[in-house]
Amino acid sequence: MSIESEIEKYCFSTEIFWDNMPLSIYRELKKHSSLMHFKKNDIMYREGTIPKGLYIIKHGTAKLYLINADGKEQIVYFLTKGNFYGHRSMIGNNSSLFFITALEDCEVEIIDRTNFLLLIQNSITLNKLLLEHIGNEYRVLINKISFFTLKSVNERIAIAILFVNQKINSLPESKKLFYINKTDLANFAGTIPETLSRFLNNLKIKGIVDVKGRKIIINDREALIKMAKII
Amino acid sequence: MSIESEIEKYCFSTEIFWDNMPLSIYRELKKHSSLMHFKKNDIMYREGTIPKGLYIIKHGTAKLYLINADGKEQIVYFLTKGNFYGHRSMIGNNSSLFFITALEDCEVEIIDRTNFLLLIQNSITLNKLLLEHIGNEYRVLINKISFFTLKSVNERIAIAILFVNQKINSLPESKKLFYINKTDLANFAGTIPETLSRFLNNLKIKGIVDVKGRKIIINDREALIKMAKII
DNA sequence: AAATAAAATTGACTATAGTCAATTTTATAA
DNA sequence: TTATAAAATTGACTATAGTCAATTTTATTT
Repeated sequence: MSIESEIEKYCFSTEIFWDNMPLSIYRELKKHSSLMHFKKNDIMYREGTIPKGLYIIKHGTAKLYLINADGKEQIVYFLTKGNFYGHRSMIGNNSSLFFITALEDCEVEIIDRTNFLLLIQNSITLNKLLLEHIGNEYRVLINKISFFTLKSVNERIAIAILFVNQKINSLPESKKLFYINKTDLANFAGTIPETLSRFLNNLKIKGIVDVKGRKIIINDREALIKMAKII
Repeated sequence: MSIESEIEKYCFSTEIFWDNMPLSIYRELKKHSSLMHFKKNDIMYREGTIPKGLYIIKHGTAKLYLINADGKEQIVYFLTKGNFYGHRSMIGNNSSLFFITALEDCEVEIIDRTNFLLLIQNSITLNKLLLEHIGNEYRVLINKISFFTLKSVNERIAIAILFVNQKINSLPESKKLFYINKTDLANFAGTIPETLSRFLNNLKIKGIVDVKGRKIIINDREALIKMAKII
Protein backbone atom coordinates (compact mmCIF):
# COMPACT_ATOMS: atom_id res chain seq x y z
CA MET A 1 0.00 0.00 0.00
CA SER A 2 1.20 3.50 -0.80
CA ILE A 3 1.78 6.09 1.88
CA GLU A 4 -0.84 8.31 0.25
CA SER A 5 -3.58 5.71 0.56
CA GLU A 6 -2.41 4.90 4.10
CA ILE A 7 -3.10 8.53 5.00
CA GLU A 8 -6.47 8.47 3.25
CA LYS A 9 -7.54 5.74 5.67
CA TYR A 10 -8.00 8.39 8.34
CA CYS A 11 -10.29 10.73 6.47
CA PHE A 12 -12.92 10.38 3.80
CA SER A 13 -13.95 12.20 0.69
CA THR A 14 -17.45 13.25 -0.28
CA GLU A 15 -16.43 14.06 -3.84
CA ILE A 16 -17.73 10.77 -5.20
CA PHE A 17 -20.97 11.27 -3.30
CA TRP A 18 -21.64 14.66 -4.86
CA ASP A 19 -20.26 13.77 -8.29
CA ASN A 20 -22.53 10.74 -8.55
CA MET A 21 -25.62 12.56 -7.35
CA PRO A 22 -28.12 13.17 -10.17
CA LEU A 23 -28.88 16.85 -10.73
CA SER A 24 -32.59 16.23 -10.16
CA ILE A 25 -31.97 14.97 -6.62
CA TYR A 26 -29.51 17.74 -5.91
CA ARG A 27 -32.11 20.32 -6.95
CA GLU A 28 -34.77 18.66 -4.81
CA LEU A 29 -32.46 18.73 -1.79
CA LYS A 30 -31.64 22.40 -2.32
CA LYS A 31 -35.30 23.40 -2.51
CA HIS A 32 -35.61 23.88 1.24
CA SER A 33 -32.22 24.96 2.44
CA SER A 34 -30.65 27.76 4.39
CA LEU A 35 -27.18 28.98 5.28
CA MET A 36 -25.45 29.30 8.64
CA HIS A 37 -22.23 31.08 9.46
CA PHE A 38 -19.82 30.08 12.21
CA LYS A 39 -16.79 31.88 13.56
CA LYS A 40 -13.54 30.06 14.30
CA ASN A 41 -13.86 28.06 17.54
CA ASP A 42 -17.66 28.12 17.42
CA ILE A 43 -19.29 24.84 18.35
CA MET A 44 -21.23 23.90 15.24
CA TYR A 45 -22.81 20.69 16.48
CA ARG A 46 -23.17 19.14 19.90
CA GLU A 47 -23.49 15.73 21.46
CA GLY A 48 -27.19 15.14 22.06
CA THR A 49 -28.32 17.31 19.16
CA ILE A 50 -31.28 16.09 17.18
CA PRO A 51 -30.40 17.48 13.76
CA LYS A 52 -32.77 19.91 12.08
CA GLY A 53 -31.50 18.77 8.73
CA LEU A 54 -28.50 17.74 6.70
CA TYR A 55 -25.56 20.02 7.44
CA ILE A 56 -23.19 20.51 4.50
CA ILE A 57 -19.92 22.39 4.88
CA LYS A 58 -19.72 24.90 2.05
CA HIS A 59 -16.61 26.65 3.28
CA GLY A 60 -14.06 26.23 6.07
CA THR A 61 -12.87 23.28 8.12
CA ALA A 62 -13.94 21.76 11.40
CA LYS A 63 -12.95 19.05 13.86
CA LEU A 64 -15.26 16.23 14.86
CA TYR A 65 -14.54 15.05 18.40
CA LEU A 66 -15.82 13.22 21.46
CA ILE A 67 -15.88 14.41 25.07
CA ASN A 68 -15.98 12.20 28.16
CA ALA A 69 -17.45 12.88 31.61
CA ASP A 70 -14.27 14.67 32.75
CA GLY A 71 -14.36 16.98 29.73
CA LYS A 72 -11.43 15.27 28.02
CA GLU A 73 -11.58 15.49 24.22
CA GLN A 74 -10.69 13.13 21.41
CA ILE A 75 -10.64 14.32 17.82
CA VAL A 76 -11.84 11.59 15.45
CA TYR A 77 -11.43 13.36 12.12
CA PHE A 78 -11.68 16.64 10.30
CA LEU A 79 -14.44 17.95 8.09
CA THR A 80 -13.94 20.17 5.10
CA LYS A 81 -15.80 21.50 2.07
CA GLY A 82 -18.41 19.04 0.84
CA ASN A 83 -18.43 16.95 4.00
CA PHE A 84 -21.77 16.70 5.77
CA TYR A 85 -23.22 15.63 9.09
CA GLY A 86 -26.60 14.95 10.68
CA HIS A 87 -27.52 12.31 8.08
CA ARG A 88 -26.98 9.28 10.33
CA SER A 89 -28.90 10.77 13.23
CA MET A 90 -31.82 11.60 10.95
CA ILE A 91 -31.82 8.14 9.38
CA GLY A 92 -31.59 6.34 12.73
CA ASN A 93 -33.76 8.87 14.53
CA ASN A 94 -31.24 9.41 17.28
CA SER A 95 -29.09 12.19 18.65
CA SER A 96 -25.48 13.07 17.97
CA LEU A 97 -22.65 11.29 19.79
CA PHE A 98 -20.03 13.90 18.92
CA PHE A 99 -19.21 17.58 18.81
CA ILE A 100 -18.10 19.60 15.81
CA THR A 101 -16.15 22.83 16.23
CA ALA A 102 -14.99 25.25 13.55
CA LEU A 103 -11.20 25.41 13.05
CA GLU A 104 -11.71 28.45 10.86
CA ASP A 105 -14.75 30.49 9.86
CA CYS A 106 -17.31 28.12 8.36
CA GLU A 107 -20.31 28.36 6.12
CA VAL A 108 -22.80 25.53 6.51
CA GLU A 109 -25.82 24.78 4.35
CA ILE A 110 -28.80 23.11 5.98
CA ILE A 111 -31.09 20.88 3.97
CA ASP A 112 -34.43 20.73 5.77
CA ARG A 113 -34.98 17.50 7.72
CA THR A 114 -38.45 16.70 6.40
CA ASN A 115 -37.30 17.34 2.87
CA PHE A 116 -34.27 15.07 3.31
CA LEU A 117 -36.22 12.24 4.91
CA LEU A 118 -38.91 12.43 2.23
CA LEU A 119 -36.31 12.15 -0.50
CA ILE A 120 -34.80 9.09 1.20
CA GLN A 121 -38.25 7.52 1.24
CA ASN A 122 -38.52 7.85 -2.50
CA SER A 123 -35.12 7.89 -4.13
CA ILE A 124 -33.27 4.60 -4.40
CA THR A 125 -30.33 6.50 -5.91
CA LEU A 126 -30.00 8.72 -2.84
CA ASN A 127 -30.30 5.63 -0.65
CA LYS A 128 -27.51 3.89 -2.49
CA LEU A 129 -25.26 6.95 -2.37
CA LEU A 130 -25.79 7.29 1.36
CA LEU A 131 -25.28 3.58 1.89
CA GLU A 132 -21.87 3.75 0.22
CA HIS A 133 -20.99 6.91 2.06
CA ILE A 134 -21.85 5.59 5.52
CA GLY A 135 -19.95 2.43 4.63
CA ASN A 136 -16.89 4.62 4.01
CA GLU A 137 -17.42 6.44 7.29
CA TYR A 138 -17.47 3.05 9.01
CA ARG A 139 -14.17 2.11 7.35
CA VAL A 140 -12.55 5.31 8.59
CA LEU A 141 -13.62 4.47 12.15
CA ILE A 142 -12.34 0.90 11.91
CA ASN A 143 -9.00 2.34 10.77
CA LYS A 144 -9.05 4.79 13.65
CA ILE A 145 -9.62 1.96 16.14
CA SER A 146 -6.66 0.15 14.64
CA PHE A 147 -4.70 3.40 14.90
CA PHE A 148 -5.51 4.00 18.57
CA THR A 149 -5.28 0.44 19.85
CA LEU A 150 -2.55 -1.16 17.75
CA LYS A 151 -0.05 1.63 17.27
CA SER A 152 2.37 3.20 19.73
CA VAL A 153 2.35 6.92 20.46
CA ASN A 154 5.45 7.44 18.33
CA GLU A 155 3.88 5.65 15.39
CA ARG A 156 0.69 7.66 15.80
CA ILE A 157 2.57 10.96 15.92
CA ALA A 158 4.60 10.04 12.82
CA ILE A 159 1.38 9.20 10.99
CA ALA A 160 -0.28 12.40 12.20
CA ILE A 161 2.64 14.48 10.87
CA LEU A 162 2.53 12.69 7.51
CA PHE A 163 -1.25 13.21 7.48
CA VAL A 164 -0.93 16.93 8.04
CA ASN A 165 1.86 17.12 5.48
CA GLN A 166 -0.24 15.37 2.84
CA LYS A 167 -3.33 17.41 3.62
CA ILE A 168 -1.64 20.79 4.01
CA ASN A 169 1.99 21.41 3.19
CA SER A 170 2.17 19.74 -0.19
CA LEU A 171 -1.04 21.23 -1.53
CA PRO A 172 -1.80 24.58 -3.19
CA GLU A 173 -3.49 27.07 -0.87
CA SER A 174 -6.97 26.41 -2.27
CA LYS A 175 -6.79 22.67 -1.64
CA LYS A 176 -5.37 22.80 1.87
CA LEU A 177 -7.50 21.10 4.47
CA PHE A 178 -6.65 23.39 7.38
CA TYR A 179 -3.91 24.84 9.51
CA ILE A 180 -3.85 22.75 12.61
CA ASN A 181 -2.36 23.88 15.90
CA LYS A 182 -0.13 21.50 17.84
CA THR A 183 -2.66 20.92 20.60
CA ASP A 184 -5.14 19.60 18.05
CA LEU A 185 -2.42 17.71 16.21
CA ALA A 186 -1.37 16.00 19.45
CA ASN A 187 -4.98 15.18 20.25
CA PHE A 188 -5.55 13.81 16.75
CA ALA A 189 -2.53 11.56 17.32
CA GLY A 190 -4.04 10.43 20.62
CA THR A 191 -1.49 12.11 22.86
CA ILE A 192 -0.72 15.40 24.68
CA PRO A 193 1.13 18.52 23.45
CA GLU A 194 4.17 17.87 25.68
CA THR A 195 4.73 14.45 24.15
CA LEU A 196 4.32 15.82 20.62
CA SER A 197 6.75 18.63 21.41
CA ARG A 198 9.37 16.16 22.64
CA PHE A 199 8.92 13.91 19.64
CA LEU A 200 9.29 16.86 17.26
CA ASN A 201 12.38 18.05 19.09
CA ASN A 202 13.84 14.60 18.66
CA LEU A 203 13.09 14.69 14.94
CA LYS A 204 14.67 18.13 14.64
CA ILE A 205 17.91 16.91 16.25
CA LYS A 206 18.00 14.00 13.81
CA GLY A 207 17.38 16.39 10.92
CA ILE A 208 14.19 14.61 9.92
CA VAL A 209 12.01 17.70 10.24
CA ASP A 210 12.23 21.46 10.67
CA VAL A 211 9.65 23.24 12.79
CA LYS A 212 8.79 26.86 11.97
CA GLY A 213 5.97 27.78 14.35
CA ARG A 214 2.95 25.75 13.32
CA LYS A 215 4.59 24.59 10.15
CA ILE A 216 6.34 21.24 10.19
CA ILE A 217 8.69 20.83 7.22
CA ILE A 218 9.62 17.24 6.45
CA ASN A 219 13.24 16.77 5.34
CA ASP A 220 13.46 12.99 5.50
CA ARG A 221 10.10 11.55 4.57
CA GLU A 222 11.42 7.99 4.37
CA ALA A 223 12.60 8.14 7.97
CA LEU A 224 9.18 9.33 9.10
CA ILE A 225 7.43 6.59 7.15
CA LYS A 226 9.75 4.07 8.77
CA MET A 227 8.84 5.47 12.22
CA ALA A 228 5.16 5.28 11.34
CA LYS A 229 5.63 1.57 10.58
CA ILE A 230 3.26 1.76 7.67
CA ILE A 231 3.51 0.21 4.23
CA MET B 1 -28.60 6.82 31.05
CA SER B 2 -29.16 3.34 32.44
CA ILE B 3 -26.32 0.90 32.88
CA GLU B 4 -28.09 -1.49 30.51
CA SER B 5 -28.13 1.00 27.65
CA GLU B 6 -24.55 1.97 28.47
CA ILE B 7 -23.55 -1.63 27.83
CA GLU B 8 -25.61 -1.79 24.63
CA LYS B 9 -23.41 0.99 23.25
CA TYR B 10 -20.69 -1.58 22.62
CA CYS B 11 -22.66 -4.09 20.60
CA PHE B 12 -25.58 -3.94 18.23
CA SER B 13 -28.68 -5.91 17.56
CA THR B 14 -29.91 -7.14 14.20
CA GLU B 15 -33.33 -8.03 15.58
CA ILE B 16 -34.94 -4.84 14.29
CA PHE B 17 -33.33 -5.41 10.92
CA TRP B 18 -34.79 -8.87 10.51
CA ASP B 19 -38.13 -8.05 12.18
CA ASN B 20 -38.71 -5.13 9.82
CA MET B 21 -37.73 -7.02 6.71
CA PRO B 22 -40.74 -7.84 4.51
CA LEU B 23 -41.21 -11.56 3.95
CA SER B 24 -41.01 -11.07 0.19
CA ILE B 25 -37.50 -9.66 0.41
CA TYR B 26 -36.45 -12.30 2.89
CA ARG B 27 -37.60 -15.02 0.50
CA GLU B 28 -35.80 -13.40 -2.41
CA LEU B 29 -32.57 -13.27 -0.39
CA LYS B 30 -32.88 -16.92 0.62
CA LYS B 31 -33.35 -18.08 -2.98
CA HIS B 32 -29.63 -18.43 -3.62
CA SER B 33 -28.09 -19.32 -0.33
CA SER B 34 -25.87 -21.98 1.16
CA LEU B 35 -24.62 -23.02 4.59
CA MET B 36 -21.11 -23.15 6.00
CA HIS B 37 -19.94 -24.77 9.20
CA PHE B 38 -17.03 -23.57 11.30
CA LYS B 39 -15.34 -25.20 14.27
CA LYS B 40 -14.37 -23.23 17.36
CA ASN B 41 -11.25 -21.10 16.66
CA ASP B 42 -11.72 -21.33 12.90
CA ILE B 43 -11.07 -18.09 11.08
CA MET B 44 -14.38 -17.34 9.39
CA TYR B 45 -13.42 -14.16 7.59
CA ARG B 46 -10.10 -12.50 6.86
CA GLU B 47 -8.73 -9.05 6.26
CA GLY B 48 -8.50 -8.57 2.52
CA THR B 49 -11.39 -10.89 1.74
CA ILE B 50 -13.68 -9.87 -1.07
CA PRO B 51 -16.95 -11.35 0.17
CA LYS B 52 -18.74 -13.94 -1.92
CA GLY B 53 -22.02 -12.87 -0.40
CA LEU B 54 -23.81 -11.80 2.73
CA TYR B 55 -22.71 -13.94 5.67
CA ILE B 56 -25.39 -14.44 8.32
CA ILE B 57 -24.63 -16.17 11.61
CA LYS B 58 -27.34 -18.77 12.18
CA HIS B 59 -25.75 -20.35 15.22
CA GLY B 60 -22.76 -19.73 17.46
CA THR B 61 -20.73 -16.67 18.36
CA ALA B 62 -17.62 -15.06 16.94
CA LYS B 63 -15.20 -12.23 17.59
CA LEU B 64 -14.53 -9.46 15.09
CA TYR B 65 -10.99 -8.12 15.43
CA LEU B 66 -8.14 -6.23 13.82
CA ILE B 67 -4.51 -7.30 13.45
CA ASN B 68 -1.53 -4.97 13.00
CA ALA B 69 1.81 -5.59 11.25
CA ASP B 70 3.30 -7.20 14.36
CA GLY B 71 0.40 -9.64 14.65
CA LYS B 72 -1.12 -7.86 17.65
CA GLU B 73 -4.91 -8.24 17.86
CA GLN B 74 -7.72 -5.94 18.92
CA ILE B 75 -11.23 -7.27 19.35
CA VAL B 76 -13.81 -4.68 18.27
CA TYR B 77 -17.03 -6.55 19.04
CA PHE B 78 -18.73 -9.90 19.10
CA LEU B 79 -21.12 -11.41 16.59
CA THR B 80 -23.96 -13.71 17.44
CA LYS B 81 -27.09 -15.23 15.93
CA GLY B 82 -28.68 -12.92 13.37
CA ASN B 83 -25.60 -10.72 12.96
CA PHE B 84 -24.16 -10.54 9.48
CA TYR B 85 -21.03 -9.40 7.68
CA GLY B 86 -19.77 -8.80 4.15
CA HIS B 87 -22.55 -6.30 3.38
CA ARG B 88 -20.39 -3.17 3.61
CA SER B 89 -17.62 -4.62 1.48
CA MET B 90 -20.13 -5.64 -1.18
CA ILE B 91 -21.82 -2.25 -1.17
CA GLY B 92 -18.54 -0.32 -1.31
CA ASN B 93 -16.85 -2.87 -3.57
CA ASN B 94 -13.85 -3.20 -1.29
CA SER B 95 -12.17 -5.84 0.83
CA SER B 96 -12.50 -6.60 4.52
CA LEU B 97 -10.50 -4.65 7.10
CA PHE B 98 -11.01 -7.17 9.89
CA PHE B 99 -10.90 -10.82 10.84
CA ILE B 100 -13.71 -12.91 12.31
CA THR B 101 -12.98 -16.03 14.32
CA ALA B 102 -15.44 -18.51 15.82
CA LEU B 103 -15.58 -18.53 19.64
CA GLU B 104 -17.69 -21.67 19.44
CA ASP B 105 -18.89 -23.87 16.58
CA CYS B 106 -20.70 -21.66 14.09
CA GLU B 107 -23.20 -22.10 11.32
CA VAL B 108 -23.15 -19.35 8.71
CA GLU B 109 -25.60 -18.82 5.86
CA ILE B 110 -24.31 -17.19 2.69
CA ILE B 111 -26.62 -15.15 0.52
CA ASP B 112 -25.13 -15.05 -2.96
CA ARG B 113 -23.38 -11.78 -3.81
CA THR B 114 -25.03 -11.18 -7.19
CA ASN B 115 -28.41 -11.89 -5.69
CA PHE B 116 -27.80 -9.50 -2.79
CA LEU B 117 -26.50 -6.69 -4.99
CA LEU B 118 -29.39 -7.10 -7.40
CA LEU B 119 -31.89 -6.80 -4.58
CA ILE B 120 -30.20 -3.63 -3.35
CA GLN B 121 -30.52 -2.19 -6.85
CA ASN B 122 -34.26 -2.68 -6.75
CA SER B 123 -35.58 -2.63 -3.20
CA ILE B 124 -35.82 0.72 -1.47
CA THR B 125 -36.98 -1.10 1.67
CA LEU B 126 -33.79 -3.18 1.79
CA ASN B 127 -31.77 -0.05 1.18
CA LYS B 128 -33.42 1.72 4.06
CA LEU B 129 -32.97 -1.23 6.41
CA LEU B 130 -29.28 -1.45 5.55
CA LEU B 131 -28.87 2.30 5.87
CA GLU B 132 -30.21 2.21 9.43
CA HIS B 133 -28.14 -0.85 10.25
CA ILE B 134 -24.85 0.55 9.02
CA GLY B 135 -25.69 3.75 10.87
CA ASN B 136 -25.95 1.66 14.05
CA GLU B 137 -22.66 -0.05 13.29
CA TYR B 138 -21.07 3.39 12.93
CA ARG B 139 -22.47 4.40 16.34
CA VAL B 140 -20.95 1.32 17.97
CA LEU B 141 -17.55 2.24 16.54
CA ILE B 142 -17.82 5.84 17.72
CA ASN B 143 -18.60 4.52 21.19
CA LYS B 144 -15.64 2.17 20.97
CA ILE B 145 -13.33 5.05 20.08
CA SER B 146 -14.62 6.93 23.09
CA PHE B 147 -14.05 3.76 25.14
CA PHE B 148 -10.45 3.27 24.00
CA THR B 149 -9.30 6.88 23.99
CA LEU B 150 -11.20 8.52 26.84
CA LYS B 151 -11.35 5.80 29.48
CA SER B 152 -8.61 4.43 31.73
CA VAL B 153 -7.74 0.74 31.76
CA ASN B 154 -9.55 0.27 35.07
CA GLU B 155 -12.70 1.88 33.71
CA ARG B 156 -12.51 -0.24 30.57
CA ILE B 157 -12.08 -3.44 32.54
CA ALA B 158 -15.01 -2.58 34.81
CA ILE B 159 -17.18 -1.94 31.74
CA ALA B 160 -15.97 -5.15 30.10
CA ILE B 161 -16.96 -7.16 33.20
CA LEU B 162 -20.39 -5.50 33.33
CA PHE B 163 -20.74 -6.17 29.60
CA VAL B 164 -20.00 -9.86 29.99
CA ASN B 165 -22.29 -10.02 33.00
CA GLN B 166 -25.17 -8.45 31.09
CA LYS B 167 -24.58 -10.57 28.01
CA ILE B 168 -23.92 -13.88 29.78
CA ASN B 169 -24.33 -14.39 33.49
CA SER B 170 -27.75 -12.86 33.98
CA LEU B 171 -29.35 -14.48 30.95
CA PRO B 172 -30.95 -17.90 30.44
CA GLU B 173 -28.71 -20.36 28.58
CA SER B 174 -30.47 -19.85 25.26
CA LYS B 175 -29.93 -16.09 25.27
CA LYS B 176 -26.32 -16.10 26.34
CA LEU B 177 -23.98 -14.41 23.95
CA PHE B 178 -20.90 -16.56 24.61
CA TYR B 179 -18.48 -17.81 27.20
CA ILE B 180 -15.46 -15.60 26.89
CA ASN B 181 -12.01 -16.55 28.10
CA LYS B 182 -9.98 -14.03 30.05
CA THR B 183 -7.48 -13.43 27.26
CA ASP B 184 -10.30 -12.31 24.98
CA LEU B 185 -11.96 -10.37 27.79
CA ALA B 186 -8.71 -8.52 28.47
CA ASN B 187 -8.28 -7.81 24.78
CA PHE B 188 -11.87 -6.60 24.48
CA ALA B 189 -11.12 -4.20 27.35
CA GLY B 190 -8.02 -3.01 25.51
CA THR B 191 -5.48 -4.49 27.90
CA ILE B 192 -3.46 -7.68 28.60
CA PRO B 193 -4.40 -10.77 30.67
CA GLU B 194 -1.94 -9.92 33.48
CA THR B 195 -3.54 -6.55 34.05
CA LEU B 196 -7.04 -8.05 34.01
CA SER B 197 -5.93 -10.73 36.46
CA ARG B 198 -4.57 -8.14 38.87
CA PHE B 199 -7.69 -6.01 38.61
CA LEU B 200 -9.91 -9.03 39.31
CA ASN B 201 -7.75 -10.02 42.26
CA ASN B 202 -8.19 -6.54 43.62
CA LEU B 203 -11.95 -6.78 43.23
CA LYS B 204 -11.96 -10.18 44.95
CA ILE B 205 -10.13 -8.78 47.97
CA LYS B 206 -12.66 -5.95 48.18
CA GLY B 207 -15.50 -8.48 47.94
CA ILE B 208 -16.85 -6.86 44.78
CA VAL B 209 -16.60 -10.02 42.66
CA ASP B 210 -16.01 -13.75 42.99
CA VAL B 211 -14.06 -15.54 40.30
CA LYS B 212 -14.80 -19.22 39.65
CA GLY B 213 -12.64 -20.18 36.67
CA ARG B 214 -14.03 -18.30 33.68
CA LYS B 215 -17.08 -17.19 35.55
CA ILE B 216 -17.03 -13.78 37.17
CA ILE B 217 -19.79 -13.40 39.77
CA ILE B 218 -20.61 -9.81 40.62
CA ASN B 219 -21.41 -9.24 44.32
CA ASP B 220 -21.39 -5.47 44.40
CA ARG B 221 -22.68 -4.17 41.08
CA GLU B 222 -22.91 -0.58 42.29
CA ALA B 223 -19.22 -0.55 43.15
CA LEU B 224 -18.34 -1.82 39.68
CA ILE B 225 -20.56 0.77 38.02
CA LYS B 226 -18.83 3.44 40.09
CA MET B 227 -15.43 2.14 38.93
CA ALA B 228 -16.64 2.15 35.32
CA LYS B 229 -17.51 5.86 35.74
CA ILE B 230 -20.60 5.45 33.65
CA ILE B 231 -24.07 6.89 34.15
C1' DA C 1 0.67 48.94 19.34
C1' DA C 2 0.07 47.36 23.77
C1' DA C 3 -2.25 44.30 26.72
C1' DT C 4 -4.02 39.97 27.44
C1' DA C 5 -4.77 35.36 26.60
C1' DA C 6 -3.60 31.12 24.66
C1' DA C 7 -0.34 27.85 22.94
C1' DA C 8 4.08 25.72 22.98
C1' DT C 9 8.18 24.28 25.15
C1' DT C 10 11.11 22.43 28.72
C1' DG C 11 12.48 20.14 33.03
C1' DA C 12 11.58 17.23 36.90
C1' DC C 13 9.02 13.68 38.43
C1' DT C 14 5.98 9.44 38.59
C1' DA C 15 2.04 6.42 37.91
C1' DT C 16 0.26 3.44 34.95
C1' DA C 17 0.22 -0.45 32.78
C1' DG C 18 3.24 -2.80 30.27
C1' DT C 19 7.17 -6.84 29.55
C1' DC C 20 9.38 -11.03 30.88
C1' DA C 21 9.77 -15.28 33.30
C1' DA C 22 8.23 -18.91 36.27
C1' DT C 23 4.45 -21.53 38.04
C1' DT C 24 -0.06 -23.18 38.47
C1' DT C 25 -4.40 -24.19 36.67
C1' DT C 26 -7.52 -25.43 33.11
C1' DA C 27 -8.73 -27.14 28.59
C1' DT C 28 -8.05 -30.09 24.64
C1' DA C 29 -6.57 -34.02 22.11
C1' DA C 30 -4.45 -38.59 21.65
C1' DT D 1 -7.38 -41.14 31.24
C1' DT D 2 -3.32 -39.42 30.44
C1' DA D 3 -0.44 -36.39 27.82
C1' DT D 4 0.01 -32.10 25.85
C1' DA D 5 -1.04 -27.62 25.05
C1' DA D 6 -3.06 -23.42 26.23
C1' DA D 7 -4.62 -20.14 29.55
C1' DA D 8 -4.31 -17.87 33.89
C1' DT D 9 -1.83 -16.19 37.73
C1' DT D 10 1.90 -14.10 40.26
C1' DG D 11 6.23 -11.61 41.14
C1' DA D 12 9.88 -8.58 39.79
C1' DC D 13 11.01 -5.08 36.97
C1' DT D 14 10.72 -0.99 33.76
C1' DA D 15 9.59 1.86 29.80
C1' DT D 16 6.37 4.66 28.19
C1' DA D 17 4.07 8.47 28.22
C1' DG D 18 1.75 10.84 31.37
C1' DT D 19 1.20 14.99 35.20
C1' DC D 20 2.55 19.33 37.11
C1' DA D 21 4.82 23.70 37.15
C1' DA D 22 7.48 27.37 35.19
C1' DT D 23 8.82 29.87 31.18
C1' DT D 24 8.81 31.36 26.59
C1' DT D 25 6.63 32.13 22.39
C1' DT D 26 2.80 33.12 19.56
C1' DA D 27 -2.03 34.79 18.81
C1' DT D 28 -5.78 37.56 19.69
C1' DT D 29 -8.18 41.44 21.29
C1' DT D 30 -8.86 46.15 22.71
